[in-house]
Amino acid sequence: MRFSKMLIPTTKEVPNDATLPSHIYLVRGGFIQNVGGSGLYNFLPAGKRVLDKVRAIAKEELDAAGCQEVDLAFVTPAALWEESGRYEKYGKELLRFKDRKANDFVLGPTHEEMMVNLVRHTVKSYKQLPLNLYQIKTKFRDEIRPRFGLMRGREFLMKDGYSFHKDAEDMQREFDLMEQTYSRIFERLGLDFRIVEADSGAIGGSRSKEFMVLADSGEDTIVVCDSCSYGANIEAARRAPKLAPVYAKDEAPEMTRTDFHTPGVTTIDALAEFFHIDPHHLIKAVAKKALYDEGVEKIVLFFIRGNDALEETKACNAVEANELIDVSEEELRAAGLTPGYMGFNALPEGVIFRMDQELRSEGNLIMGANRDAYHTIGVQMPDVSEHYADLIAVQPGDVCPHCAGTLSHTKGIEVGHIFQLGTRYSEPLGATFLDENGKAKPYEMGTYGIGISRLLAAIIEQHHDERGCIWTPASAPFAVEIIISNVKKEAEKEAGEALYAQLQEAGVEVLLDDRPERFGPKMSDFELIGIPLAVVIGKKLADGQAEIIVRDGLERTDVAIDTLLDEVTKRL
RNA sequence: CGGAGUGUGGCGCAGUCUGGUAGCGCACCUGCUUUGGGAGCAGGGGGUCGAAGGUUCGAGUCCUUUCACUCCGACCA
Repeated sequence: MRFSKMLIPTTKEVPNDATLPSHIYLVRGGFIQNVGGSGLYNFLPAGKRVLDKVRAIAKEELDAAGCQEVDLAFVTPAALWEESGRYEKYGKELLRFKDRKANDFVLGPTHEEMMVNLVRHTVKSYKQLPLNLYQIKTKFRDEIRPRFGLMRGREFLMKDGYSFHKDAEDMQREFDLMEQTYSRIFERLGLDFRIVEADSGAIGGSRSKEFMVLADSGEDTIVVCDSCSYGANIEAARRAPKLAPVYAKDEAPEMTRTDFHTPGVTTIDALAEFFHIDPHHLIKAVAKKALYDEGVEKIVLFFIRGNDALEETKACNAVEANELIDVSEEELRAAGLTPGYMGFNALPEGVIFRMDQELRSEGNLIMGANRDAYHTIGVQMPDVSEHYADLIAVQPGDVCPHCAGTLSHTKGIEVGHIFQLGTRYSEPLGATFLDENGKAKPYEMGTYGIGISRLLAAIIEQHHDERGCIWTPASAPFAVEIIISNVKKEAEKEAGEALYAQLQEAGVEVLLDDRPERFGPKMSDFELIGIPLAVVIGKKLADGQAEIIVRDGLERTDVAIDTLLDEVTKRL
C-alpha cells in the first residue's frame, strides 16, 4: 500500500476529551474517528486493518478449537428478552425501539437469547451435542457514560460464543478448553494478561473468569496474590477471614450486653475513639436502596466490620437486586431508621438486611441500637444462615484465601470473559434436547466473550511510548514501512520502489511512504502509527546504505542496500 | 441521576461582560522555493455562530425555552 493513496489522517492535535494513551494515539494516528461524541467511532483504513488482524487471530484459534462461526441478526425481537426475563433486568443499557408495526425490538448487547433460540429450533438430540457457536459482531450497549475511546464505547465489536452440552461435566470441559483457547489468542497478540475469578453480572450463571490485560489505566480493580496464582476481580475477590488484633493476655475486649448512651457518636471513627476499641469489634451499617423489577424499591442495610468496606456488586447480589443506589438520610428516617445508630435488632418493618459472613458467630461487638444516641455493646451475632453473605471489598494487605500470601490491588482491562451458565437460559427459553433415554433436558450452556475492538485499545495501553503506538507483530496494520526521505530524488525513489516491489513479491505487508513531504512529518507519522519496522531510504543511499528502525525502542541500524531485503526479512 | 462546564469553518479557540461589516492558529487548494525531525513566501476557498422563539433600527453578543456533547461522581462490560 502506498501512503500517498491511503486515508491515514494523522494529526498533531490531541483530541479534547482524550486522556488515555490508547485513545489519543488511535485518534491521532488516524485509526479511528469519533462520531459526534457519545461513544461511537468510525474505523478508518488503518484501524480496520488492525481490527481485521485481531479478528482473524480470534477466528483461527476458535475454529481450531472446534467452534463454528455464525452471524445472527443484530436487531432482535423484544419477545425473546421477555422470555428470558432480561428485558427489565438488563436495564437502560438495552436500546429498545419499535418498528413501523409498533412491535418492540432491541439492538443486541449480547446474544444469549438469540443463540438459544437458534439452537432450540435446530438441535433435538444429544447426538448433536456438544456444539460451540460464535460470531464476531457489532454490539450496542447504551452505556451510562461512554469514555476512553474504544475502551468503553456504546457500539463495539465483540466475539460472543455459546456452547451447548448434554451435562455439566462436558460444559466444564469446554469451559477449560475456552480458557486455553483465549489464552492462546491473547498470547499471540502479545498481551500481558491475567486470568481472574469474576462476578457473573447481568449475564448470570454460576462461575466465570475474566481475562485482564494489566494496565494502570484499566477500569477494573483486580486482586492478586504475591505468592500464588490467585487473582480475582474485586467484585468477586475472596480473602482469608480477617483476624482480630493481637492482644496481650486478658486485654481482649469483653462486655456484657447493654445499651450505651453515645450522643453525637455517629461514625465508626468516633465510636472507636469513644470506646477506645479497635474498629475490628464495631459493626458498620451501610444503607442502600435496592431496585427490583417493575419499579419496586426497598431499603437494605448491610452490616460489616468497622474496618471493612462494602463491595457493592457483592452486596447487590446478596439481596438479588437489579441495582443498588444511594439512599438519603431523609429516606432512612422516613423508613423508621436512625442514621448513625443503625443495627440489626429491632429493625422497622420492610427493611431487609444482610451481614458479612466473617461476622458469623462473633461476639463482643458494638453496634447501633436503632434508637437515637444509643449503641448496643456486647452484641452476639445471630446464627441465621440466610442473613449472611460475602459483602466486603478485599483490601490490599489482606491474606490470600489459598495460601499465606498477601493480596494487593492492580488495574486491568477486561478483554475476555468466560461463563459457566448452566441452564440459566435454556430452562426459561424451553430449549431442550432428548437424552439417551429419550427424556427432554435443558442444555447445559457456557458463554464466552472477547472485546475485539477493546483489544485495540488494550494493546496500545500496554504497548506505546511518548511518540505513539507500538503495535505488536500480530496486530500491526503493516509489517514494514518504507520511508523514502525525499521523493524528488530519483535514486531514493527508485531504491524505495524496488524494495517495495520485492517485499510485496515476498508476501510481506508493506506500507510505502511516498508522499512529497519532508522527512520530519514522515518520521513522526511512522512513530505515531507504530508499524513495527521501518526502512529509511535517504541520505545514506549515497554510501550504498539504508537505515532500519525498530519501532519498539527506536533502535537504528545501517545496512547495505544490496542486503536490505535479507536484513528486513530476518527482522520480521 | 447529582455536580461543573462547553456548543462559532474539518480540528483547536478568541469574540459574548459593554449589541453595530464574524476573526485567529492548524488543516485544505494554487504557485515558487525547500527536503534527515511536524518548512518559507505569496495568493485562495470554506462558517444557517447547536436549535426555536423573543427584545431591538440592528443579535454570535441581551432574554426565554430546548437540544447535544464533555468532565467529576454514581453506575457498568
